Amino acid sequence: MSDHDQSPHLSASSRNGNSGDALPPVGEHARQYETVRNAHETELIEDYVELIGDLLQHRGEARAADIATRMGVSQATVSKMIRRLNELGLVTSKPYRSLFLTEEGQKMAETSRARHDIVLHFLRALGVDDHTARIDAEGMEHHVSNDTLAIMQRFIDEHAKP
Amino acid sequence: MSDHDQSPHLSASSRNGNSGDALPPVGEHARQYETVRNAHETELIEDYVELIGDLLQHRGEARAADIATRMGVSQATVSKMIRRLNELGLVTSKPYRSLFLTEEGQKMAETSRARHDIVLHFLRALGVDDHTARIDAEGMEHHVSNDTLAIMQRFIDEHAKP
DNA sequence: TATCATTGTTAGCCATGGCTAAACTATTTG
DNA sequence: CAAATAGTTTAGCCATGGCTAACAATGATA
Ligand SMILES: [Mn+2]
Ligand SMILES: [Mn+2]
Ligand SMILES: [Mn+2]
Ligand SMILES: [Mn+2]
Repeated sequence: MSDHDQSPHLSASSRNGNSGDALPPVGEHARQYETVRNAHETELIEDYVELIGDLLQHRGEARAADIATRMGVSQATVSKMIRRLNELGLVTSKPYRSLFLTEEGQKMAETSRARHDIVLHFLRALGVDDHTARIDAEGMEHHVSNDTLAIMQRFIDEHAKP
Repeated sequence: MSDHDQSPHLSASSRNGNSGDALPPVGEHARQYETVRNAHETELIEDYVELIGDLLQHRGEARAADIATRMGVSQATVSKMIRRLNELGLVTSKPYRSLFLTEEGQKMAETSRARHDIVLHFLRALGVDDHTARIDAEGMEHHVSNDTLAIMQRFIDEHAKP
């Protein structure tokens, strides 16, 4: 609970009585929450697959132990998760050997990584410092629609390194 | 699974070999994931409390049935959740009566709502259409640090309604 | 007032994502 | 080669957040 907590950063549009934002129609509102619930279902999977892809690319291999330290969870947790990724057809794994991504796994890794990068670069372009941007991007990435991604990308291109 | 899925929106900085983004140091990386896990623990609570606050403000009362339809979950799910909110000291509830927020609940509702508003208004100011902005904000809000929030607020103020 | 529709609760089920402890396999090293 | 160390898996526990089905209370209305 270090950072992401309460903030009295409200000003202008947020402070002024807030009359501008009524409740959305029920159906729409429900669909918003549903979208978030759906994202939560795939989030972790995506992070694992993305991380495995990154480890393969940068380190040449992806071992369970590395994943455990990188993710900050126990080896048991990783082991269980790998079984699941296997069942989902995203990785192949021989015991005591490096993991590899299937075709499908590679596609997911690429997609997730591209998305992650856009969000990260966008935050930096916005003026967020690198450390914070990395933290925020790791969580935000799973909740950014393609429309918004495209707009973020445009923003990056416009505010490119001067 | 309507929207938030694969996107080949990659361009510029995302496409070009990606050599610019090596793996972060292990400890830092682990702390990123940890922050996300922490956010997930409080997310739902925040959304409930925020919604209850909104219902109280806009409708005068917050009944379990309304929450269930608004959130798109079963009444049983809501009932269980209300018990939890009660145990956490965030709401008071007499059976078959409207819910109310405790002091602490009200604080959380205000904070969450302020944050939610900033993210929503930021997305709109960025150029995201209202419908998409609402969906994205509902998920993103829980993963935006105070630093980033402040920057978003500044962006809103600068790009205010002309 | 008696009935019925709405609202709320409870019980019991399931999947997910954590954990620790214990067992087992591989690799390194004395 | 034997022993120690490192890596992996399995078993069993727990909390969370969904669900359905059955039941209970409230409040409208016939
Ligand atoms: Mn990611
Ligand atoms: Mn992530
Ligand atoms: Mn919210
Ligand atoms: Mn939310």
